[in-house]
Amino acid sequence: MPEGHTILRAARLWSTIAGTPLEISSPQGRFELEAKQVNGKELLNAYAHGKHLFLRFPDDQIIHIHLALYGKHHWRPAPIEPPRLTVRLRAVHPTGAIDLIGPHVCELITQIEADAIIASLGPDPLQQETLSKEFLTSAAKVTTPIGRFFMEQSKIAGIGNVYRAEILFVCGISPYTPVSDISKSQWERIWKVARELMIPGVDLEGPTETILPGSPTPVTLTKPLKLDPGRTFYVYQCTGQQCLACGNAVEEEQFYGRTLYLCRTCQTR
DNA sequence: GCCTTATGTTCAC
DNA sequence: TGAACCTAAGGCT
Repeated sequence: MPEGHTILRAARLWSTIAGTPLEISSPQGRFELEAKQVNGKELLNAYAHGKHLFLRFPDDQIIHIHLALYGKHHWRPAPIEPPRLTVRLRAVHPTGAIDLIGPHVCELITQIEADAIIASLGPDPLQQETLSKEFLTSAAKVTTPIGRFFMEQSKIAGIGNVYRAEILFVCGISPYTPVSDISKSQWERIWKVARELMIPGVDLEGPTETILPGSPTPVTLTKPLKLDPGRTFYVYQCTGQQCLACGNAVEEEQFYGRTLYLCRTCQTR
């Protein structure tokens, strides 16, 4: 589940139990030391940047969480049941508990360290309305394919394999296009589309979807979209299905170790 | 029930 | 480039 939208949703979940002392433990044991350090303290605030989540406690203690591929949060309303074996961190509040499952990172850090992590990340489309001049200037010198660039968190923070596929499709851009070939107006469109696709994702309750009421229209679309009711993505995991803009088959391929989904007709350089 | 797969990242070779 | 990390769901038997 976890691209930037999922992490921002998690930050909002944690925010709902801020301001009250929390009973924090590590039932599975892996993060026992970290849990002990903040047990009984109140969460001051929770915030995200890209796929990184930060929980701020008093005394310059910040829990830094990265979910990677398997990590999840679960809200367990009161009365809470005993945690499952895989719960690595549980925070109990009078109204319920947050269970953290299988995160790649759950570590105690300082504010300075948290700031350094954020400084190492690129802009987050969920939190920044427009790209800076500095970003565009430096992007103009990068020859990396855009499909690769999108996955580098130090370049853009929060986009993963789902949103990469969907954004590039909606913008009609081939993943192989060198970043330096992307014009300023194309970047503006990319950023706008990224926000239009990702912001609604923050509030989804079920699995990620990108085809929602108000979703952006693919640039290559010539006729109205004919929507198959079960279709929740434009191209992500739609291999063999019809491209919603041109009708040709969506394809998949391996690209730097990840599966890329695209319509070769609509996504040109 | 067993096997594969996944919206991610780091590290070893 | 591939393995390891580590979890749950879905597809297959």
